[in-house]
Amino acid sequence: MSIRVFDTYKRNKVEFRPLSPGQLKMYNCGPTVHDFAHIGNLRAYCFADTIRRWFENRGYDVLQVMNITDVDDKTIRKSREKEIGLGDYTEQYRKAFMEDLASLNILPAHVYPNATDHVDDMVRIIETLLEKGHAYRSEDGSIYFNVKSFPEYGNLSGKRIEDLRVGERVRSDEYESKDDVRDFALWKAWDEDDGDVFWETSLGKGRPGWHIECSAMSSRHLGPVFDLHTGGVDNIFPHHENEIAQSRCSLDADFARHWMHVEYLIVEGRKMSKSLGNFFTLRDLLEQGWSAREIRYVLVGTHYRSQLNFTISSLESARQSLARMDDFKQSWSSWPEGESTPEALEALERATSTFDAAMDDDLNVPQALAAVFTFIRSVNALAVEGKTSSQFAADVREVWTRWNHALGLLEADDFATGEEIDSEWVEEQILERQEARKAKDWARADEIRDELLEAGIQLKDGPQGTTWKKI
RNA sequence: GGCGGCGUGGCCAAGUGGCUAAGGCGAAGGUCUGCAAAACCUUUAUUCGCCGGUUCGAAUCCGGCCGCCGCCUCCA
Repeated sequence: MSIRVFDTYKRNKVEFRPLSPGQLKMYNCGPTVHDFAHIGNLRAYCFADTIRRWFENRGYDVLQVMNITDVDDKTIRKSREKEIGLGDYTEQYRKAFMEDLASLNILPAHVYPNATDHVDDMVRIIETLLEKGHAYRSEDGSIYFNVKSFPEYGNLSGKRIEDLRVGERVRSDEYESKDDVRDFALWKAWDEDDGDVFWETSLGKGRPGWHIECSAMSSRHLGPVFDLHTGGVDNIFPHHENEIAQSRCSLDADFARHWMHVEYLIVEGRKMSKSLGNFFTLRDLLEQGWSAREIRYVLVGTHYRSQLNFTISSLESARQSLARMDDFKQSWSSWPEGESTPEALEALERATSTFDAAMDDDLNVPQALAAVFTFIRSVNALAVEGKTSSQFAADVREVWTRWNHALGLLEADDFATGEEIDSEWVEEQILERQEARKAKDWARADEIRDELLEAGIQLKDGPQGTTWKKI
């Protein structure tokens, strides 16, 4: 029973080996709170959540830290444009982010550290790097990391320093003060574009560079060595490469033992961008009438290392798939009193072992879902033959709960809906319709059926009577 | 220019050397029903972009070609 993961650093699936057996210390690259999260961002957080959930399922004691970047070029620029203080500006998006996570049934991380609360830690790391000769101060007072001082630079991303395309995307005049264009900023000296955003520190008046916060916050909350670091593939270079350089050089420690990265999300086959009009935040989709549960289904339904093509039809498909799960769950109560049959237990055994093997093998959620659906189909077939029972319903419920903890999808109740339905009224309507049907008053019976449908209630007439569900 | 990924049925999506190529959606047929709907069951890829090669055996490995995509300084 071991978990295998694809480790970006080793470029291979490896057996996950925690520092302390049974413990997962994980750092997830979180959001820069300059705007609402879009579904591409949210895929990354669903991914982190899936890791957390599966390790818990396997009995790990998980300590999860996800940073909040609340100071960087964008947050400063946008808050100044809006003439709002940086803290007030980022706070609204931090709050929105937390709401999004909750809607998507993402378990809260144990710590959400803010970059701005860790400037002292960053300063200490930078001081150490200066002392050790890995960093230098430029003419304007900014401090840069000297990439050439770290021979392993490029190992994570597979890039060699010499190959980097110098000056392609960056106007070199912005970097006149750097010794080498590939060096990256640890500390940015204050300039007037920063307005009132600065810290007076031993390094001078200024603010941290982008990468240093993660080095500071991970070691502060998880220690210099921890088990797993995650992020989007776009973080591999330069962000995580730079983090490794900073952390290893300053802490004299290995830093993260494993690295996992989630692939990009595209929309309707194209890169998501505002100009193409295919840019979605969670809020956009909720407004269009999709549920957070449906969105989560789509986000976790493609293996995390594959590009995910997010489409409206995939949401429709998710809606139907989830309904199938819910219908299955609802069927348990109709199974007759009795013991579990051997056939039923065998189906359950097969499903759990397939599910576990899939998740243990680099978190193969699509395969785990397939195991769930195969199970549903075979049990439905057994139910037709009368081979399901109340005892089996209890057996299934137990496994279902465990599966739900892993996937966060199986229970509709986990997703707050807000709307309550007056079930007493629905029952009354159903009774009245039964009377009408007995009297063969089909017009009245159909009228009631239509009214309920109008109210979002779908009736299901079966041999055992009429049941209903919300649609 | 450098590095990397992908191309599987109408759509989505697993599988990366060997039992019948998972699963979901859709579609078709059936059961049920006053009619429906819903639900459930059954069926739905001799084939994995194309062409060669390696192998007893390839969707899976190798080479070439075609198409799509990502990264190469602040984007998950």
